[in-house]
Amino acid sequence: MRADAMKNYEHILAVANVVITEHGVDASLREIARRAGVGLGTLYRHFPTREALLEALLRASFDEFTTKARMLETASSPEDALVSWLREIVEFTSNYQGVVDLMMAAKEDPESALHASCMTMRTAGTQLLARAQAEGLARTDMDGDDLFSLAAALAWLSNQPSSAPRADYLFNIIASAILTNRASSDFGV
Amino acid sequence: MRADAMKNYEHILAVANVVITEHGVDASLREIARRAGVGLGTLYRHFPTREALLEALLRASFDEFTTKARMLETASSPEDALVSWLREIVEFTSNYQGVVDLMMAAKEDPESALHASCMTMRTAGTQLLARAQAEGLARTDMDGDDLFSLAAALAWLSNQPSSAPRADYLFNIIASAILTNRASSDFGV
DNA sequence: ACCTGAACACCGTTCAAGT
DNA sequence: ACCTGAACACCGTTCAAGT
Repeated sequence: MRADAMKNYEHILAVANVVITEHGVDASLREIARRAGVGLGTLYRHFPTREALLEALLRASFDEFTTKARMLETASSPEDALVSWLREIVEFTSNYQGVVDLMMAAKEDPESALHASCMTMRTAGTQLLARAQAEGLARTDMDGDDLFSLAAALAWLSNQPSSAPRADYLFNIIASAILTNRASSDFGV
Repeated sequence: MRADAMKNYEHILAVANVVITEHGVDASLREIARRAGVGLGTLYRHFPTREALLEALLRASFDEFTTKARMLETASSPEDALVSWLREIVEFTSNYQGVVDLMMAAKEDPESALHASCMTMRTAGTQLLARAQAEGLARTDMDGDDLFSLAAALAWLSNQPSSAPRADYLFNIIASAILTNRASSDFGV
């Protein structure tokens, strides 16, 4: 990449971080370009889709997740590790309004620029879950996708102003449900 | 209301139901007016906000909830009543993509046209919860708002393509958590 | 009283023209 | 190679002008 292009790339990313933190993941791309002082085409050249921009923006955070999960795997009890990891996700998503919906969609869409990051995240969670399950500390009828879904639901709830005041409590309810060693189907469907 | 206006009102509503079922609650109002064959101003005259349109569209469904909840209160066991009510909500919201987010926001905003309906819904749920709690069948540290939040989370999850295949299972996990008579704080915060 | 559609201020996305 | 910004096709919302 040419030096001037590189500079634009980095600057757009820095501005995008500010704007998206302010207005959420649906923030106007025009405003990002405007505030960055570049043409709209320049933004599109570097980030052909909104998801590509977000991917570049969140890559570091996603990498941290993986690192953190590996650390938790050896440093904490299986229960604490799982709970800490869930908390990380909730806290992270709270910085980028609407990112949970995007991640849920990206997980299902291999074409999405965010797909790989979501899969990595799922893998990390799956390992923490498996360890807890092996020690009889977590539901054995649950898989990594289920954990991802519940984490997303938790993150979604925490980001709703309506339920935010009770976020810790609701977190607790769902975390308890995961960490209860319970057989499947408590209620018929 | 004049007869011609009444006709427009009803027709817009009928078309809106189709379009919103197709494209979700963020559907283009322009398209609704276009398909209804009325001017954009006519739509705005009858429904000054998107939420006013949705309120008119969903009023009947919300009323059904109240009726249903009252019936469940006497016809079913406290547990079955609560679970059935939750299922109703999940099924209802699945018809209008994005309505859960709107309801969560409306619950917090007394100015929203959907506010009253959300409160009514919360009240109905609160009663079903109270009955279960009185018989020691549901968490006693939970209130009507918490139930509403968990119902919303469940509805949100069920409407995500990514988690939809496991919707019944995830429903079960959360419903179990509600119906477990458990003391508060299983995990420190 | 009610309806219409142009007008305004925004979008996302593409692409010819410039350097 | 890279950048720019006009152009296009959409929005939501308002409101003067019509019936």
